[in-house]
Amino acid sequence: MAVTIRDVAKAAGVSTSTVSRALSGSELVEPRTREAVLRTAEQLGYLPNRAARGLITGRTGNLGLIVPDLANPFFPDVVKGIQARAREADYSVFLADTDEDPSAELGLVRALAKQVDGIILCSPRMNAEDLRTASAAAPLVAVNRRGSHVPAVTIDNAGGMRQAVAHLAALGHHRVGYVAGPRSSWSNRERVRAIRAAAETERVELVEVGNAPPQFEGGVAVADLVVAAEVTAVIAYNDVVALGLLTRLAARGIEVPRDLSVVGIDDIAMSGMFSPALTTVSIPKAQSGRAAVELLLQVLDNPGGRNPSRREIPTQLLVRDTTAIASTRR
Amino acid sequence: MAVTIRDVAKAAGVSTSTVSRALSGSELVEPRTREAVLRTAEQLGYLPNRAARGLITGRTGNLGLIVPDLANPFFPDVVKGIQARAREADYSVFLADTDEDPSAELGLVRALAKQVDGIILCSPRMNAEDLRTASAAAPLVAVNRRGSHVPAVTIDNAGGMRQAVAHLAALGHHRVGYVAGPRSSWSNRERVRAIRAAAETERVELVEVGNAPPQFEGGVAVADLVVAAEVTAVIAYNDVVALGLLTRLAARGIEVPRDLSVVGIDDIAMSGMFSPALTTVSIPKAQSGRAAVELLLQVLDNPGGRNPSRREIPTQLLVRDTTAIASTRR
DNA sequence: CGAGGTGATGAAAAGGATTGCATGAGGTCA
DNA sequence: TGACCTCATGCAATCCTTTTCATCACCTCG
Repeated sequence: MAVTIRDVAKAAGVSTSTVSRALSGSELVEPRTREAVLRTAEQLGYLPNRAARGLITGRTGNLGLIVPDLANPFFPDVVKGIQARAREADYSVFLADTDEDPSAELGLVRALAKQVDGIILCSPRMNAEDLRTASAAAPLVAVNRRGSHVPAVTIDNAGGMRQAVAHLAALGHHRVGYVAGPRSSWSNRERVRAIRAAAETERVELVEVGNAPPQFEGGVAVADLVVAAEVTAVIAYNDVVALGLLTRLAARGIEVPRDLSVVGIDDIAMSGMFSPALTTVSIPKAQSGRAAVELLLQVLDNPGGRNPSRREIPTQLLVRDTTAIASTRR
Repeated sequence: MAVTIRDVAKAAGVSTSTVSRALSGSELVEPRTREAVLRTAEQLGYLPNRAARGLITGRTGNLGLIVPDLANPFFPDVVKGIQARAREADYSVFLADTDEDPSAELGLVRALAKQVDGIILCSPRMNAEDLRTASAAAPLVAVNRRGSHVPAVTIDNAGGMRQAVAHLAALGHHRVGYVAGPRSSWSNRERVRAIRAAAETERVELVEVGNAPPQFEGGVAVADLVVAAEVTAVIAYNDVVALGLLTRLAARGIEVPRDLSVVGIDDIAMSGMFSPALTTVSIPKAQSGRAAVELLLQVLDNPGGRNPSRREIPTQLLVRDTTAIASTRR
């Protein structure tokens, strides 16, 4: 079978304790001995058995990652950031996808809890109580969501919305729409709040339009409502919705940005590929992912510590081709 | 701490052996006892310790999954299929992304090998020898790649290419281009071969254009070569490349499909969202993922069995708006 | 020179689940 | 009624690593 620590010990002429210590970099082993052990381990191709280690240390070396929908291009980038940072810290990542089903989230947390040292919950839709329950089941960091005692990585929604609304106001838009996302989404609630505040500051009239499922089809479906709302500009819950919107608008012969300005949120890769290229509030996705891992590692290293730390990632308006001077036609 | 099998045994008034047997569904336990044990376990909220189980069984209950680039919308769908099927079989999935770096693949396989029961390698770019090495390190199934002794899930490239070329030929195209993907890609080599064969059958002249990185930018970059090749239709290595192509063609004022027909491969979600909607060879991505897991489970259940089984998933041409009658202008 | 200290090492327990083997009760058949 | 068999159950070993505690040698200082 596989080579164990005992094989190494025998080959090196020491005890398993010494091998273990040498391998884990303990100070309590003579340099010469350590080196001999390491050399032997190398020669024999020794690889520690994670199960055995986990059994005694109670740590798995694994992290859990739960996302609502991997098919939404926003998440793969976040996942990549998480992956990369986790690998640096020598953790492996379990990935699970809830298929946009909030009721699946808690179950997945429970299922994962025993197999990981900590969990990263991306854009969770579960209610506050479930979130508390979840964070009791395992060390946990939320991304794009705040909870009372849950460490969280969020983005600067307020700043992003302020930039977006100011941009539109500066272009002469007085009546702006917001295509809302799912009601259960914390990000959506944040964005609504931020947009309202920004609209007030900028003296822009705000019209909230529908609740779109955060998918392309949601944008398609809500487009006619946007038109009916008689706004000259619209901000969408996210880029995917904005692209759906764009598609339906084009089909109805409404030209963007001449007749209507559109702003997305996320800056997914394909938003720049569409024509016209989407003006959007850019989120550093990989950075969010890395930050989440860092927060989680911090929590793991300091288990008792009652520090629901938070990290907020800045956002940046990216002006591209879907926003222009307000048309006077309407 | 956590409730163990001993707690359950004590509470149910039986031995740990009986609990273990009851839980694992062994026949050697009286129905009444089994039920009592199950009820007790349920009440106590018992969850088996995977590390302990793994230590003795040698199994981890985990699968490894390696993809070249999660940001390519093709892969999330495959991953979702794999996820779903793995969960049904009570396996968890480790995800790793190589960032399109073939030299990282083998290292990841090695790193993962000790922590999983088997590995699924999506569209591996590693050479044949490394693939053999990899498959020696752990039970392994390849997706979109064949190797001499490696179980594999592939798609019917030949059938898809035949449909695509026949479709173009029927529209009167006599000179068709193929935008090649990475040379190291098995899929690309397969597609080249299949297209050549189909072109011969359909009496269509085939022009192979460039080698594009399998990304949007690759399509953008190769567009001018396509124009210079003076073809009336072009098939791209995949949808992402096709969309890049489309974007650059539009920028150059070349109208699709009037001036040039374009066919993609993959049927990623956004290919239908672009305008014009992309004609493409559809691949059942989730189904490929599920099939890969099934093949892997089969290998795991039958360790000695020298059966490098294979599964081929059918493909289907999806005619949308980027193909039309060949223009006579050229 | 002896007591106490230091530092390297080894022995052994612990961690939780599985499983081969032993046990004992109950049943069957002669 | 006794020998034998079957079947449910329990006992105990095992998987591999970490870690506590004990040990032993050697050094230092009084």
